[in-house]
Amino acid sequence: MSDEHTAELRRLAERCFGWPELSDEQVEAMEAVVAGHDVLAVLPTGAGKSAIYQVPTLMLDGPALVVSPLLALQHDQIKGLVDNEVPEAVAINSAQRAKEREEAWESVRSGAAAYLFLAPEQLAKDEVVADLAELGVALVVIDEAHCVSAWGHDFRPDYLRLGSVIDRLGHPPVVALTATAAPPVREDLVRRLGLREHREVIASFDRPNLHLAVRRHTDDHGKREAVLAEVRALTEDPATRGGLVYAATRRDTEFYADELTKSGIRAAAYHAGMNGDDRTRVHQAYRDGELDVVVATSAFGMGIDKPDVRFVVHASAPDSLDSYYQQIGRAGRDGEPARIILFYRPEDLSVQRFLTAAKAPEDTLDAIAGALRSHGDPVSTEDLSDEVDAPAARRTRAVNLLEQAGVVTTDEHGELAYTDPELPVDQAREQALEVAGRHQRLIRSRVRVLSEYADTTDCRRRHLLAYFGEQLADPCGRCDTCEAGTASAAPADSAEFPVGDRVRHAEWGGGAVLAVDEDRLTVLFDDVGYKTLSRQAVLENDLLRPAGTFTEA
DNA sequence: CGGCCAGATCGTAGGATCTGGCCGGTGCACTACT
Repeated sequence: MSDEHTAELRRLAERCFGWPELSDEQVEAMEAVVAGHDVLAVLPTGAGKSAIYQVPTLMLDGPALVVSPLLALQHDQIKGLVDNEVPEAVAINSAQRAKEREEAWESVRSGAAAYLFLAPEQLAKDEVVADLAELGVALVVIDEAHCVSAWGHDFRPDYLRLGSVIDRLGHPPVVALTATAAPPVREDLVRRLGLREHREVIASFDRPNLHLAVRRHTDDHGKREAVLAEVRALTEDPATRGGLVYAATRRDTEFYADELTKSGIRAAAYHAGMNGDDRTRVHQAYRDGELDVVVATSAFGMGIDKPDVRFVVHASAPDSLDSYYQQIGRAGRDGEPARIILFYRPEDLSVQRFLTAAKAPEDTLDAIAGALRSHGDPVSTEDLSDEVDAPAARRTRAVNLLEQAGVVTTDEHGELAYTDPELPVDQAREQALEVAGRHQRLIRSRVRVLSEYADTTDCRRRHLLAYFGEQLADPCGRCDTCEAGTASAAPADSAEFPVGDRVRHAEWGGGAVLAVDEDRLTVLFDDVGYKTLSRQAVLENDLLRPAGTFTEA
């Protein structure tokens, strides 16, 4: 990589942003961007991820398009940019008046603004994509890129259409940024976004200052009392004064917040059912140290960069280790010790199973497939929306499933077409449902992986890091299992099935080895999701073969 | 699936227990109405 570029990046970082030092990871990612590569950067929050696109943009010939999931997050980023000696930053979204929106476009066109923030839903509009293509976007940034994988498959399906949008913009360099992405999620991001010969900059997931623990419970009432007692004790101790409590339901956030308030703790609930003003108030009060504890659903988190969160307590289990890591990562950003406690009750997983059970949009699949098949010629998504009566997200989700099933394609103009006129609509629907079913099994298997984290007697940190593709040789000594003395010494290496290798199981089909424990193998199967197998059983019964050599009986 | 709540039942009077129905997370954008 050119030293000239590196020197220029450092000079711009200092002069325009006042950053005298850049980390090796930042420099590596920035250099790749300037050299025109696609980049996936997985760096902990606080590592200066935004700098990775903010600085190189100044060296490029055109604006950066920043795709960001929350309007509040966009607002914060824009506010952070105005104080610096850099071009303007603007956003375009539905909360603006027409005049404001036109002014934003104008400042990007004139070159006054170099950063344009959008939510993925804006890019569902052909007009917006056409305007951007005309502008000549020099860099596409996908901020909080794990949302592509976490939300794109159902909740916010426009995330899965970003790959097509990037193509229609002429595929300028793409930077995907996130703090949390296990290896299979990284693969999903790369595939969905269509990154080309990309560079990956992956920092360690280990956060040594976080002390990990799990408390097991069998009865609901006992667990609630234990959560309250724990949070009271943490809050009384000056060393662990303030923190977050995550609960599974809105009702639970209010229950815990009320009980803690009755104990004289400065606590408040936070969830998406509250009105905007109340949410802002809680957020600001917590940031300013006027609250010690926020009890929240998963709505609270992105954009919280309070450095001194001293504990994260989960009153109920979340839906996956991906979500769990994301949420506990909000503790101890200042590097000082913080306590991480999961209150685990197997029955609590039933809530997560319910919440993650997204029903496939069967009738919409029929409607979309039928409309596209009868057209024959490619159709714009906007024309299609006039013909199919369903909410936008449901339509988009159906299009995505049909596309993943290979029965619908998107062309270079963003228009959709039915690939095989001979294929009956009900078969197209069945193939799309098969794709949805496979994804559903993956999501379900992630809930199970979380219970394995709760059940393990091996080093808790080693178990967690293995999920994120990192091998920890020795027990960490800073988790409950290490302290209880049940964590084993270094895991034996699996010479038979190295991590990353493709394998085949007679019943479950093909998959990839993700982690090797002392006595267990974790494999992510293409069709059935995550499975954990006893190493002994695998060896004795010849359950896994290297991929390709197994012949179905 | 499991927790909660309202209403019913029990069987003799103030509350205990059962039953059926309902609800449960994340945000954008857009529309209709003040």
